[in-house]
Amino acid sequence: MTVQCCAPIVREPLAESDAAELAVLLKAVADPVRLRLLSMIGSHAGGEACVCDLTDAFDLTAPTISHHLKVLRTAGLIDSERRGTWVYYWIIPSAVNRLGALFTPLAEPATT
Amino acid sequence: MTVQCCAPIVREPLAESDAAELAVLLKAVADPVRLRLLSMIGSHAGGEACVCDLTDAFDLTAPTISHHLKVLRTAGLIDSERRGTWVYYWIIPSAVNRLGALFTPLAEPATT
DNA sequence: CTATCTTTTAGACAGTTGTCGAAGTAGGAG
DNA sequence: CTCCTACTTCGACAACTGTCTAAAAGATAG
Repeated sequence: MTVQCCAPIVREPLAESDAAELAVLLKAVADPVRLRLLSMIGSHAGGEACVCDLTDAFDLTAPTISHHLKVLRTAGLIDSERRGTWVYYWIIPSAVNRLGALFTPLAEPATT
Repeated sequence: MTVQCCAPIVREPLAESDAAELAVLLKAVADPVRLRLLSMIGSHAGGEACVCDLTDAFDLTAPTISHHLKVLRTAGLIDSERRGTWVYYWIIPSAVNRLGALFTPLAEPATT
């Protein structure tokens, strides 16, 4: 498991390099459209969604959606594959888990 | 507990309004300097840190650090108080937990 | 009151980002 | 081969962001 790159954010000071790496991931999700895209892809039946399923939910042009998907893909949060006419996208769970690990552990130390 | 504002990101499609609200929070942490600041504050002994403790760790001017702290504070992730000469900052755990709740639940459904 | 130290505000500027329209690429249908 | 549909790339532009310097504001010491 390489999910945990670094200690939870409030456990110990984040190293400069880890912070830089995580910021890339966070910048990718720090946008309402991309958050919704990620959510729509991740929650879609079968674990993957076609671009055609995604575009209609927004008042944005296809190029803009494509741009946002590229940002998410470049960050390593999703991956895609063309199958015939359509392009399908799915989530890369380890990347999402890494973000979760950063922010959740607040609850744990409180019990001690 | 108002920690959980919305279902985990891959559970169901995020509502437009929730996405907008969460993006504000995420934009605030999507910066290497702010990530490190948040981490330094959260992991500091006593649960709070003086600005003077934070500034020296960066190759940045005091106004720049102040700006980043303001961004975090405006987003509701930290709060501050002046005590005599110094200003102290601390983390608002519910805000951080909210981010954790968004991304972690990937692990849970797997056990069922 | 003046001097000094800590932190914030204000203004400026380069660099990045979200969006669009237009054009390009890739499959499938006739 | 030609057309149509699905998606991506390109180039442009307004808006936002991170950083700085200069100056202000708050608190304490002399």
